[in-house]
Amino acid sequence: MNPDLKILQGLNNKQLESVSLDVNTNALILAGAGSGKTRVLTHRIAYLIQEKNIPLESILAVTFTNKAAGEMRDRLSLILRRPIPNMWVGTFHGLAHRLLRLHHDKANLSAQFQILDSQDQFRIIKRLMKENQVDESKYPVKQIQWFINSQKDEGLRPQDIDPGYNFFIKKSVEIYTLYEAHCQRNDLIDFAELLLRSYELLKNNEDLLNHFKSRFSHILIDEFQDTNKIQYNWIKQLYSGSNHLFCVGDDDQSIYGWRGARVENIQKLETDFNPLKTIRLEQNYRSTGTILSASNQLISNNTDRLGKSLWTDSGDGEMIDVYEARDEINEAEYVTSKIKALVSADANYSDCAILYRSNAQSRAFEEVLIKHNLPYVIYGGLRFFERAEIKDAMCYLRLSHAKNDDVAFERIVNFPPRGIGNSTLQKIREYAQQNLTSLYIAAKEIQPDLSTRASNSIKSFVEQMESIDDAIKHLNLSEKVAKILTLSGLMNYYENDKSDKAGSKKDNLEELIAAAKNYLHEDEEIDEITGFISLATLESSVESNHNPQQNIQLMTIHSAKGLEFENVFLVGMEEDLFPTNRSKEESHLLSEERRLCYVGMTRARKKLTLTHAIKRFIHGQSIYAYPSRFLSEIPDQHLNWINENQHSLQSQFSNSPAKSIVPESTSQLAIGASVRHAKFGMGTITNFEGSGDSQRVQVNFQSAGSKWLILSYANLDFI
DNA sequence: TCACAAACCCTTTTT
DNA sequence: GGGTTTGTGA
Repeated sequence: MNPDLKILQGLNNKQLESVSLDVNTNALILAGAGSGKTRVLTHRIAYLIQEKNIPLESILAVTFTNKAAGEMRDRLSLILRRPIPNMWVGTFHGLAHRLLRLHHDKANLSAQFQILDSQDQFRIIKRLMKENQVDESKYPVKQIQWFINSQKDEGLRPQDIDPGYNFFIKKSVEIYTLYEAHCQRNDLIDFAELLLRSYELLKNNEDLLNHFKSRFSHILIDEFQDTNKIQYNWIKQLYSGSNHLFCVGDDDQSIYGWRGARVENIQKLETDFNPLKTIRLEQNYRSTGTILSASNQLISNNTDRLGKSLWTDSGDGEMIDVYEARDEINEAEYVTSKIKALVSADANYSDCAILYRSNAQSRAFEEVLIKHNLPYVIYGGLRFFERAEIKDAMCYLRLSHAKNDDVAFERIVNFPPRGIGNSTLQKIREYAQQNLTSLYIAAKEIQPDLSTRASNSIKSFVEQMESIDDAIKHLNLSEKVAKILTLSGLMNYYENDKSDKAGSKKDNLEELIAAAKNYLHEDEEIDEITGFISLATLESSVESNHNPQQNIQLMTIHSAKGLEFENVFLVGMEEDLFPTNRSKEESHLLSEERRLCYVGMTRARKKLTLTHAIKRFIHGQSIYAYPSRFLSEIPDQHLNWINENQHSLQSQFSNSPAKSIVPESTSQLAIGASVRHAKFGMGTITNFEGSGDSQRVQVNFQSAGSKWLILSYANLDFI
């Protein structure tokens, strides 16, 4: 080890040890929040290349987000002082995609295969269910979609699943089978399929697998705690025993278990990649001692951790403020007033973040911030390429590029509206199915046989597409997009769209032209348009570089992961909201909520404020709630309870109209009691909770399954 | 076929 | 409460 090396400068002991580990080691770096994990990962790669002469092509680096992959690329080419266009750095999905494009024939796909995003996937499943007379009220499309995706995440095909006597699973597997056949017929790949298909590709092609096994001498993975089963197997498959693995992760920051991420994968490393060197990065460069100590205490309530304790040498800093609000408006008023004070004491708006458990909580903050005329930006919601107007435009591009793109055809054949309704579309679908052709060709061929009105509409649609093809033939990508926007009538449609008062949809369309202009086509394996279309699906957000960052930041805790702010307001610290009511029964869900709280707290550099409301409006109902258990898990010595003297609980309740908290019907509420519901029929009460207007019961209905109902709305007959 | 009203849902969401 | 989807009547 030579600490004089430039790459190793400025690293602490543990970081240094990690970066300069022997080339022939498998390693797990347990990197706590704010301990410099990205730094370690990029410097490790640079170290391998520059100091150990590992060729660029021999390195595979995997991240979860495009943002992380992009940052790693940028940092690497900066350290190495050269561009790294063909290096295998990317997301699991991005790399799987690359693999499939390179070897599409062996993966049983055409060169033009399309990627489905979750909206496209939803529509297809819904249509398949309708065509096969599956009752949507019994089998919600969302749940079927979730089922299919989680099976794929587990690496399971329909034939691998044993439904037993479970009707729901049985039906789900049937739909999975139909869906799989549909996708295969139409050359479609969803997100989960990218991973599963590329896994199978390697599994079934030994030569190919061996090639990559010996090619990638070093495999590096970021955020390892977020890997799911198929991702883990994907990595394991590429491991030959003579190549080397370098994983960075933090079991305490695993917050995507609900999407199939498995923390246990970190523990499994030890057996599957033996011998494994584990290094803990525990020195934190972000937060104050108080914030770290409070976070450490909170997370220590979780069992089954690998164990880690963050420390800092930068002093204790301020206490953590805890504010008890009357309701969500009062909560927002408090946070707003604090931000105002911070800003007048020289903070920037962008140094302040409001973090919440669920998106719905942003509303009250938005209202109050607008009232006080403070600048803010809300993250989350639909991302750029998921917006309806952008998808419309992309589908014109897709259909123009490939006439057999049925997903694109379905979306735009009658948008902007041109008189092609469901009945006409159904005829086109049937014709296409019988003649094994695409919808576009079917529409063209069937057109003379339709009613005059429908016939004319189809004719003008086909003519429109042909004129688009003609007009854009010799244009570059962004000119193509611009031309499509006008010729399709989309631009005109959104210009006159009265529901879009701010004109943001039109702005977004113009932004799309800019995105096309900025698109850098690097991959020589595919053409430019295919590359752009894939990017739009795989990378659904777009860099908004012209955003003057002088805004208060509002987002969910999930989306705050990986970020940091000077001042963090962690709001809505209430039982049933955070932790959510659904997590309370199962300890592994509760642990994940606690980790989420830990992630939220450790986002703060200097000042952390926690707030909770006594009463809150949720789904049109006033709900009373106790302070979150997480507040009581933080030692009191770190907490500064702002208003325990100002608003006592008594004064709150004496002000509000004396609402009976105990409903009259409580006596009938007993687990096991039989009830009848107007729609769901007969059922048995299996659980109940809450009080007053918000009291809810869980009923297991004989035909409709188990449901949570709000008692005051459900109109149950007790029998 | 379309436009509007009623009905429905409702944690988190890297790809 | 609010955003989206479904159903109905012109």
